Amino acid sequence: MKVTMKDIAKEAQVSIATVSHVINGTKHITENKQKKIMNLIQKYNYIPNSTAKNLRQKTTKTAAMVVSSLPDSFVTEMVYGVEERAREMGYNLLLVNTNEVKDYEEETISVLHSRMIDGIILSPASSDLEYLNKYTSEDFPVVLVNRYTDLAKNTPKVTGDNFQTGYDAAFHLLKHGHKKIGMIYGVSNVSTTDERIKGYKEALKNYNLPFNESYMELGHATVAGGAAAVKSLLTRHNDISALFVLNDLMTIGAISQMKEFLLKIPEDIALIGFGDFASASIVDPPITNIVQPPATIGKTAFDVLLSKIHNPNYKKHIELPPSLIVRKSCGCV
Amino acid sequence: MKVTMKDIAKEAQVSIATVSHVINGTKHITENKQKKIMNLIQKYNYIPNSTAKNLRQKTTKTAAMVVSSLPDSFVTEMVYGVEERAREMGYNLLLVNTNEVKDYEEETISVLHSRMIDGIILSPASSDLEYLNKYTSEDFPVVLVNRYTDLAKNTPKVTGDNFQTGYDAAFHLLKHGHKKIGMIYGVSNVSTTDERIKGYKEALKNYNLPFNESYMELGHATVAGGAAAVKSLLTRHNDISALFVLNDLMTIGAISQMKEFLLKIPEDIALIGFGDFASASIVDPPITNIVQPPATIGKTAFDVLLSKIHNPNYKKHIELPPSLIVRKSCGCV
DNA sequence: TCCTTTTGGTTAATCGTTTTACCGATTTGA
DNA sequence: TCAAATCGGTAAAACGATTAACCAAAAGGA
Repeated sequence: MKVTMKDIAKEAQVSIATVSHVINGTKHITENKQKKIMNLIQKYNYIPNSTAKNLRQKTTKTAAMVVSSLPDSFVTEMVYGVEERAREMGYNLLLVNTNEVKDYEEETISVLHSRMIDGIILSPASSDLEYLNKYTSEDFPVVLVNRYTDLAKNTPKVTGDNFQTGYDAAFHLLKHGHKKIGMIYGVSNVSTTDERIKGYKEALKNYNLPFNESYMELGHATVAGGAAAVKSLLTRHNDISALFVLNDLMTIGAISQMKEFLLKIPEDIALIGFGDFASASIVDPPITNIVQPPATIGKTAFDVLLSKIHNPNYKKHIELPPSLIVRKSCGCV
Repeated sequence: MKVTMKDIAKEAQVSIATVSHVINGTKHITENKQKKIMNLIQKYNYIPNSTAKNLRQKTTKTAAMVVSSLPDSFVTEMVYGVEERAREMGYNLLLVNTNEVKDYEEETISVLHSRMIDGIILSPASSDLEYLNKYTSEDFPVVLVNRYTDLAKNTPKVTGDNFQTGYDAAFHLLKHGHKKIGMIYGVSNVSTTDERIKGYKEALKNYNLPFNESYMELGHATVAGGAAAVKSLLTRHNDISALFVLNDLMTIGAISQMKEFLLKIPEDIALIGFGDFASASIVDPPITNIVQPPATIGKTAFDVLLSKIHNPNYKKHIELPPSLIVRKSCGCV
């Protein structure tokens, strides 16, 4: 039988209000009673029922992280960052994975809202986020990470700087003389991809090279998808000398497909991947990656959520800079 | 201003009990009023406040997963499995990472308990789990995954079959003529490691070979830790012909350290790793791994939690079999 | 017709806290 | 000395649902 505040109060011969006050320090209570109550709390290992507390206080000290693809290592690292900061700040974290299905995402937000969650960090499945306004307009805090859209008004965002990411990767390849640079990506019509393509275009422009749509290849964001994309892209353009792959799993697939084609990396085709996985350095060849800091994105996102909770008008877009980790696969070391 | 059941009731000119009944189908209500209420619910997009509901019903449809190391890919995959099944069953999932610190684990369980969580899936930091009995003895459902101990009575467990894992890996190497087999592990005094060592010993016994403690090496469960462990182990025993590494990050470190030593895998030293990561197949050389199915462990764990919730006496230890994925690093293909 | 069920619905207790308003007793101030 | 302020403490109203108990009216049975 769970012990409640009432039980403590009865045994200490005080009112439950008094017990509440000593627990929360909301009123001064004589040392005598205070001691007695404290002892009983110890004795019974009593902890106030937080559901009741939440109901009364209309706050749960709980946030949720809603992601569109949990197995993705980039996402995993973000979750890691969010959880860490949440814990530090005394929040609990609900995790839900929408598996890239938008309807489920929408439903999820709705049930989380009804749970009196304090706020949500959302890594959305699509760019189709008008539905969020219904919540944000009543000051329910939502912050977007990774992907975003301007359709969601009044929503802070924290992302990697994707324009810079695309620019830096392309620039690095261009600088080393490549002129035909293929690009493989796993999702279309999301800000991450779009911005990176913009950056890529901008780099081309600075080198006075034309942009050619057909050097872009969309595939599934999986190992097999990466392989298939390379196959399709290279049969269309056998003159490609460098490749930028926007997803780590696809990078792995790309490499194995190229091995199958007996193409040498970087001699025949230079490669830059995105993200990072522990083994990037011992793969053959070690992969040059442009990386965004997912854990930092996660932590920052939680901080931003807190800001948003305390100030409903808070609304910034924080973009964290990428960095290029040069290894063998791009052919310049 | 959030709309409540009271608001709906007032506008429909019925009592709140009636509204509750139509929502939950707990009593037959005339079609007329039913329609009216439904419409209002639609109109206001009303969802019952679950905190209030939880308080009354003493159940939250929420489970928690408490892990000791979130960045670990094995753990990540388990979380993935748990989340998926939880979602399918209409549960929300709280995630907390204890970073291998036991005191925090204990505190965490305590606060989760006070949140009226329906149950916990725990991947513990240590084997020191007596403290759990305080909860399980009052029928608070806890299931252990991955690591376990018999100290926690009345607690179901779901794990990989670690004895078999150790046995199979060792047996495979022995079968191919290896006699001096080193073993590198990242955590000591946990069931996973202990059982695997037992399996390894048993395999040795079946080959009439002696067990030598000094072929075991404990290191940090990181890439750098794997490298350091190899260094230490090989300077102690330069006659080792095969290595079994119990952790995927350490495997990566081991490989790069061996490369530095100019040792060829598998010619100079055969290698079997544990777990699996997407790139295991394109690493140079591709790694032979003995794998346990983390996502399946996660899903199973949630099913077991449900069983435990519905039947407080439920108490099984489910062990899922490992499988050996043979690639180049063990020298037999 | 009269008694018993059934039906549709409401009242009010309950879940376990927090918090406002209040109260008598003591202390302070002038 | 008397009014005002402070102090330690409590009663009771929330918070927003669920649900047991109850009730009048309608329906059913003999």
